[in-house]
Amino acid sequence: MNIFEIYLEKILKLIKLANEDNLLELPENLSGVNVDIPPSKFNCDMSTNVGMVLSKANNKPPLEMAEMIANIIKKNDDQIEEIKIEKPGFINLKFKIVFWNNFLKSIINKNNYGSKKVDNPKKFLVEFVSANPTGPLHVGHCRGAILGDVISNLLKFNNHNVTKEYYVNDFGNQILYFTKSVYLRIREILYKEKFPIDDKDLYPGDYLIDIAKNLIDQNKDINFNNFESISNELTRLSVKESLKLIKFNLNNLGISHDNFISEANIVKNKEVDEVVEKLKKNQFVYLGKIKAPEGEENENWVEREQLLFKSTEFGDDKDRALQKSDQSWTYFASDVAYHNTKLKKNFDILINILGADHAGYIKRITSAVEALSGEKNKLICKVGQLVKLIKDGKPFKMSKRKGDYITVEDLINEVGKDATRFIMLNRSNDVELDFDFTKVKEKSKDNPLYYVQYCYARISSVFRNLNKNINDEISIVNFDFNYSEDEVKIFKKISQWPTCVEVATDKLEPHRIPVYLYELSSEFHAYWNMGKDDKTKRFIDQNNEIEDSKIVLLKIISKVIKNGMNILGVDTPDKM
RNA sequence: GCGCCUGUAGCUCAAUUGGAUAGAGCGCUUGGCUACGGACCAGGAGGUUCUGGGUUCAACUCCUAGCAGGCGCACCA
Repeated sequence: MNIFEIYLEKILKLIKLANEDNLLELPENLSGVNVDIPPSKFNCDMSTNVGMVLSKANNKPPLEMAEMIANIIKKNDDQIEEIKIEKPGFINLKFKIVFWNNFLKSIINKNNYGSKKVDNPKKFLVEFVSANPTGPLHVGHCRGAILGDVISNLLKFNNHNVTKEYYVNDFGNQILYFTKSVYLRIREILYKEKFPIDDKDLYPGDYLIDIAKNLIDQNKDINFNNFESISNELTRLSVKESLKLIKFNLNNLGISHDNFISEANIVKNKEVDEVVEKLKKNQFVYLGKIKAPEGEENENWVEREQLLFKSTEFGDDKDRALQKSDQSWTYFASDVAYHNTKLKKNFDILINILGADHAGYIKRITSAVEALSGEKNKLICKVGQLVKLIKDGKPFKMSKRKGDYITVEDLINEVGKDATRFIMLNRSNDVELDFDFTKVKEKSKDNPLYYVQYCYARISSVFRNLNKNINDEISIVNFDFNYSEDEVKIFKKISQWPTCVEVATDKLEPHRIPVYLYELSSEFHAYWNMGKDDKTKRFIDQNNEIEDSKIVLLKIISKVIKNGMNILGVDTPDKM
């Protein structure tokens, strides 16, 4: 139920009919015609540019063209109160109240108002977080985690099929150092050998001590004397422990994945060999050398002959190595294999959420997916830009050395899940984000979360005072209310919700949702305050009764807020 | 040197995927609580949308050449 789409269809139909009657000419394509939300100052409900788009083909000035089409529209719609032509050639429509009553009637008991009916739902795979399993998540991981979760929610809200996946990098050097660190912590506990805290390759964090303790307690039968003999088993156990921490953190954030895919398994199952063979067959792989980047000093650069993937054929600046000099696979190679397994599962679209520091990786992995699938936009990568932490008005930097990491657990304990999610989502993922601890905790207008939640809480309080349940269906037969301009203003905002959801989904830009919810809340708070001077704007009268028209108004707003907040994964408390 | 992201009010950011006189919050300033929840609202000041070209009925938006900031640029992950 997107009234703008419906009206666009109506207009297109009318001009096509007019064309058949030889009243006007049509341009080659009509895709430029749209029905828009007019700027508020024009005091109308919808506007269309159809006059301007058709002016050329008809050799008439836009204003004249608009005038002509406006007459056609007016003749064919008895719900129009006023139709006006504005300067460059816009046609502005204002509807009678019956139009809005019909609109309200059509959405009042819909549970998924705003979701788009898609004829053929698609299968999406969203890969996000995928942080190395070497410890708990920290604040830096949050943005991408929340972004991926909400993008998944948006797709689901629009009836698509979504699988959420976490790629576990439980293979390679980092994991080896991680396992070694756990081992040394174990020896520290068992044999009082001091942990070499200055070794830069090792992981110094205190959480490793806990992992070590757990492993000692749970594995009485293991002899921790010889690293070589137990390293495989120890890796498995250590990764399992840190995944426990990660899942706990994700749970803190209200996030759950459908699958955790192990890199080690992909390598073990010869998926990498398979995918490299496939690429070889299609001539995307060759033996060659990579040149050192220019402008950067590289005394240590050594040119080596190695197995390369021709990512330059897809726009990358250099070809990428698949094999290390010791013949083992690179991270990239196993990631290509991982993506090949995604393709084998027949997803329509793959989405990866990455952090800003991995943006340089996008070209090569999209190249690989294109080479494997033959499709250009099979894989879409979204980047969450950096989050700048601010505490007491000052930038706060985390340091691995000092161990002053802010973990997700700390964050949630301090500011809560809802505030974290809402604030991180309130900005476009492409801009850097200031995350100010003091402001995020503030319960005021400075904090958009509470502004929106307060809106819902106020509506709830009205229902509470009336002894009604906000979740009950509304059964009103007669939708002929005489709403005022101030109320219609809110309906106009409500009518824009489907467009907001659609754009947010198509562009994978969740920030549009909180921005919209804030605006809607603002309209509501403004209306609420009108009730102070104007009793007709109050919801409950002296006899503790409420008119049906007001119930409808409240119900619709609360539903949109609730739907929106559900997409964001943020609660809407009845009381605050 | 190359790639990606960003540049909009004093500050932090929006702008319906090319629309009309570019909008919010903070800050500044003037007002509003005997009140369905003041965690709120109404008004005012504040702009050459980084710069120069181009595309068209129309450009913050697209193209192009620059400038500035961020991130990245090995067989790490």
